[in-house]
Amino acid sequence: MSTVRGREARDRLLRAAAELIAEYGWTAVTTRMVADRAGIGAGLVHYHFESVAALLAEAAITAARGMMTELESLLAQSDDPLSVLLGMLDDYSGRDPMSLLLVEAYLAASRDVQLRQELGGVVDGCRRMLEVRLAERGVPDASGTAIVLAAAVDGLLLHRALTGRPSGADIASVLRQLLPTGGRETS
Amino acid sequence: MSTVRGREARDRLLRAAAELIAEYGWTAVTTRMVADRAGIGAGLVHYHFESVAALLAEAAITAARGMMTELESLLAQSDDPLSVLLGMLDDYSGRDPMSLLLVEAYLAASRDVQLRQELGGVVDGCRRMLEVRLAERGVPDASGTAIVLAAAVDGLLLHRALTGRPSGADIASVLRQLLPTGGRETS
DNA sequence: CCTGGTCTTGGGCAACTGCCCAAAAGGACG
DNA sequence: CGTCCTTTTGGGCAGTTGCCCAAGACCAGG
Repeated sequence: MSTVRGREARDRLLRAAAELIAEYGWTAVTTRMVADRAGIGAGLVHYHFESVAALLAEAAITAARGMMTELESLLAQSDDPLSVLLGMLDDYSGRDPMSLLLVEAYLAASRDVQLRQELGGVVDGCRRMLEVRLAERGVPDASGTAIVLAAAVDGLLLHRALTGRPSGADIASVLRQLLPTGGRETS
Repeated sequence: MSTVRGREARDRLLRAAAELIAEYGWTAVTTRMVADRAGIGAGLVHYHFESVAALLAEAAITAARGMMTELESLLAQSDDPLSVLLGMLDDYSGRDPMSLLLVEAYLAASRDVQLRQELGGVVDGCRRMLEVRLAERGVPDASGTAIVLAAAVDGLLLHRALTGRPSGADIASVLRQLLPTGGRETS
């Protein structure tokens, strides 16, 4: 029932899985690949995880929850939710490991009910955090606006991965129209 | 150099590949899978296509160009580009074969330069068509607005695949704010 | 009929797959 | 020291992979 020794190997497997999903694609990640990247014997994967699918799912949902936590903390530090989103947009190119991992997870979720529910919960959580901040600023349809903004971030990342455009600055003024209150208010 | 006989088998392979990418994921589609679905001997795949990757890429880019053509024709029939996009949104659930195929292709493009260029061209084409229609209606930043709207459609589909929400009607009023000219003008 | 091209088949190959399992290593306790 | 439990290893299994290739089917023009 000890934890210290095995815990480290388990964590290394999760990190390796996250990297490899982004590099080669969800269904292309294999037992030996992950073990190799983690610097660990191949048999160990099935000691720590029920199956490769379970390992991938845990790696993905962990990353997704981490992103939600980061969004939460950034939203708490700023009074302008839109500039927070635009800032996050500029932190990711759409072809970085985190973006690719999340989109791979979205797709895998279409074939795995449990993963879909857990990722759906994360998306819903992000929407709700955004909705609260928007409502504070007097945005009329805070719920609908939060849904659109959350989706726009993911969609823009997806398209930027293909075309290289746009940067956050390119579309700031367009998205600003969704917050009828106008620019940031220094109450 | 005859075409009629082999052309039919080639087309069946492309259709089968498109189906299977959506069902099992890009990297999970195998030679024998495609041949089976197409009702064809396994060896034929490598007679008609240089590799499995080439078959998948051609199937994906064909589907993407088809979507662009459909968008073009719908935009030509309406004077309200936004309602065209909302209508297309309601035609796809995010978990239908076409949506999944396109997102799989987006991801595969991050690992294949040529596919990325071709898909990037399609996205750019959609943006431009949208931009023209928006400019006609007097939208100030037609280019930026087109970029945001195109990305929002894909992002909303992605999120709806996970959460079931929203429908086009739920967010129509939010997106309408991006067209400052207001509702449709019956000039 | 035959000839020559375009198609199509099914089997073969080395490499790889997920998962299993006997064996052993590690380390805390007595 | 031995004991017990967790962790780790590497090899083994049956099944699958992409691609190749000899062989034959199909179908024109002669």
